[in-house]
Amino acid sequence: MNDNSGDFFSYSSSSASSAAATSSYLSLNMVNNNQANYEQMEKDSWNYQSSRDHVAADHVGDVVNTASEKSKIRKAEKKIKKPKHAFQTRSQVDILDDGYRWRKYGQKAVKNNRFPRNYYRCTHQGCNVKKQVQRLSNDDGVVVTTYEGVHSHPIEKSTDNFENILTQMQIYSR
DNA sequence: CGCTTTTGACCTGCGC
DNA sequence: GCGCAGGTCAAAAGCG
Repeated sequence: MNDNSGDFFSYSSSSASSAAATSSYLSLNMVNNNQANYEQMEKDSWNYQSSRDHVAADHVGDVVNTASEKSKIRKAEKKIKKPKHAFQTRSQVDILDDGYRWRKYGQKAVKNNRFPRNYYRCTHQGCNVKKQVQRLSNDDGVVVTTYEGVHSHPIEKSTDNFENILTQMQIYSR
């Protein structure tokens, strides 16, 4: 597990104690000073966020029943570029607990990949942040988690440390 | 009982 | 228009 702790994501943390993180699941938590770092990572996205809110505001109070209404909204939202951030994580498990609560809403087989991709949505009301989790087929020790959108609410859980996992992460920002 | 997960169907964009 | 691939929906099943 420590074999690559150095060359991944240079998260400037004081304690890179590692150790844990070999068990059945990894805990990834963004609190306190870590929160600041996370927001720094999300810096590029704030422009998008405001324009996205604008679109959403058009539909505040609307009762959306019909399929055509739904698709109209979906189309409008699709026009707006949403921030996407992919984390590549070296891990045997693909359930990375980042402190938010997610509900799985889909799973798809990906081409040229024997592993499926999983789709999750943030369960917080009004927060439609999505993420998708995918495992590399050529290197099944690597999990790619792609976040889409920015959480509009504080973190929900506060468990243990963020550093352990973050020191092993590599960021691809786009 | 109220969530979450599963899973096939459906929708949409894109290349041909 | 057709087929494919990626993304989402939603009913049913599962679980604490």
